[in-house]
Amino acid sequence: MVDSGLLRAYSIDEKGKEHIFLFAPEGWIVADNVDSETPCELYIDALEDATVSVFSKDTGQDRLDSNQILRRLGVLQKRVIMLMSATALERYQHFVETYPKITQRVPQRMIASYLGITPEALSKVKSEWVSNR
Amino acid sequence: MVDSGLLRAYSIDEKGKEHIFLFAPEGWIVADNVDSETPCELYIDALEDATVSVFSKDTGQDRLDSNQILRRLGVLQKRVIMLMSATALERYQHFVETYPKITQRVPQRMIASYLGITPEALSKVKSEWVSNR
DNA sequence: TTCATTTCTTAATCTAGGTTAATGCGGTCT
DNA sequence: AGACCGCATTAACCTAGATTAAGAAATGAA
Repeated sequence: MVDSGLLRAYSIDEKGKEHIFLFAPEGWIVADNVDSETPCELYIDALEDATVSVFSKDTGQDRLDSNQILRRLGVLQKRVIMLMSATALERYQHFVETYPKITQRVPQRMIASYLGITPEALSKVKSEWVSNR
Repeated sequence: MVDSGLLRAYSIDEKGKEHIFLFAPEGWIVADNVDSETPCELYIDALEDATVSVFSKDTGQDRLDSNQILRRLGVLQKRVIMLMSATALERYQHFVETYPKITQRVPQRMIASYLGITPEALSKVKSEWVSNR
């Protein structure tokens, strides 16, 4: 659980490229691999100086409330549907509307990475967005 | 919770296209919108005659164990990462390896929909796969 | 301040996958 | 049987976004 600052969790594919799985600002939970067994797929680091609370598997099990988990499921569901059905522009607009704070706090290339596109494509998308209003 | 048969959950985007979010064979849980408030985004129907157990919000809360939920989180995480970083061929191979049973039970076009590609693209991908071995 | 390094943007070209359309194939009606 | 219909496949073309490369603009260290 992030108390302050901003973390990111990302994977690295076999071509060596990073893909940001999530941004975790204050109040968010970061956890790969809660059930263990399988190896982690995510790397985690801090984009801003951060303080976090770590819950051990048993003592903390009931501390992370199930609403938090269910909300996360909903976010992931939306993310999958967006990746399958929306264009880069639509995904960017959705991101900015949903996480306006984060948009200010992280570099463009990381937003691009979160959206599943290149920084170059994000630049293009932003300029066509501006010109459309 | 699906006792027998096979369900699918899918969304319909603003262009009217279906996108299969998950297949739910025996033992799987299907649930959109567990915390309510926001409207459902998923449609659910049966691909095979099915029997299901429905848990009400309060009586069933503790019945669906948290391991099931955590496993689902892991699956979704993998799905997001695949959609961001893998080609159609890689996603298809991963699907076939992970869900060989389901591959036999549903039509190609639905697998394509699950993978986020068109049936035509899946045909192409399958033929190039065969020719590569 | 200057130099170096990283980030962002723009533009030219390339490609994976989408779109459209034609063909074939296995049901399932009457 | 023949007509119909949904599904899969193939092929020709098209487009969103990737790749490559080159400059701007920021950031930061000495």
